[in-house]
Amino acid sequence: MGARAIGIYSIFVISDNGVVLVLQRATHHTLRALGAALAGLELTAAEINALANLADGRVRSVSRLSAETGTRATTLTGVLDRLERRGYLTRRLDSADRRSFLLTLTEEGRLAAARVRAAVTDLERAALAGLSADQIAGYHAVVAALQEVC
Amino acid sequence: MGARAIGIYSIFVISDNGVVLVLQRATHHTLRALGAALAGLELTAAEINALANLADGRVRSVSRLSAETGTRATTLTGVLDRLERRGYLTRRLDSADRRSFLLTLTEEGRLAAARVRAAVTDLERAALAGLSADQIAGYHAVVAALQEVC
DNA sequence: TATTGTTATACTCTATAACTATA
DNA sequence: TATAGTTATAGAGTATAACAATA
Repeated sequence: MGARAIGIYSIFVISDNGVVLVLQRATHHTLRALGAALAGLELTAAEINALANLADGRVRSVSRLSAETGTRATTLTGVLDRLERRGYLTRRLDSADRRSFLLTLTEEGRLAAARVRAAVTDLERAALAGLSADQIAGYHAVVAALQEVC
Repeated sequence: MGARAIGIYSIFVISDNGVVLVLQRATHHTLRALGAALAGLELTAAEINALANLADGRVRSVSRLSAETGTRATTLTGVLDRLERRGYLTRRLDSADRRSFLLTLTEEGRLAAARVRAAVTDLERAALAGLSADQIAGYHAVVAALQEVC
């Protein structure tokens, strides 16, 4: 946020660095940090993202996970293939809608997901330590607003 | 942010959905929205990100752009190759440090970058319309904090 | 007819390491 | 010795379109 003098005019700009550009940058950095923190698990960014969302233990369809992660279903197919091959999750037909698969973490998958979750919350705790609840609420409001117009 | 009752205990969680997970999701969505808005230019996400940062017209080194976009230098090489082949930018040796290249947009590159910038600010304007300066400041504080610990 | 999820294809992104040239 | 940037390689992410099964 800021006002900048240009000649005799003063124009108001949304942000000196835009909310979108810093979003991309922060995403790149956090993905790399999480990958490093979880180096022992040999997970890619998309796998970490999927596991972090699955970590709550709730059973979901692929399309649901797709919406939560922001990853396309075509991409998720490959990600889920790898997680399934690794024994981290199972796909079983949803008897209520037999076009759909229900994703369930295995015991081993729950352990891995818990470690992912821990790494994520560690990072969040460290980052947000000095910030106020209002600032964090503002963050969520902006991100939600970006989501809505996309 | 929220408190959740688990049995007789009430635990405080940093966020119901974590700042990191929503960051990933929002990034996926904005990248897709920008790609669609700029469909005529046939640009990939990394190319859009690079052009959006170069749009201010400042001359930069590859490492500088790498820091700004959050993209690795090895990835940027390919991105810059394509932008250069397209006639959007030039690489020339920095006479002050002859290991380094200075990236400069061509006239055509400036036009493309301006369109990228416009798409980004359009999206930001639409998203941030109903939000307060404090909320946006909170967003920037959180993103900056994430950056610092990564 | 529309939706869920997979497959196929082609291209881009990413990590890692090795390399050249310069500092 | 360290740094800037490129190259090489292999694997992962992405868009698009086509497809089967189901709704």
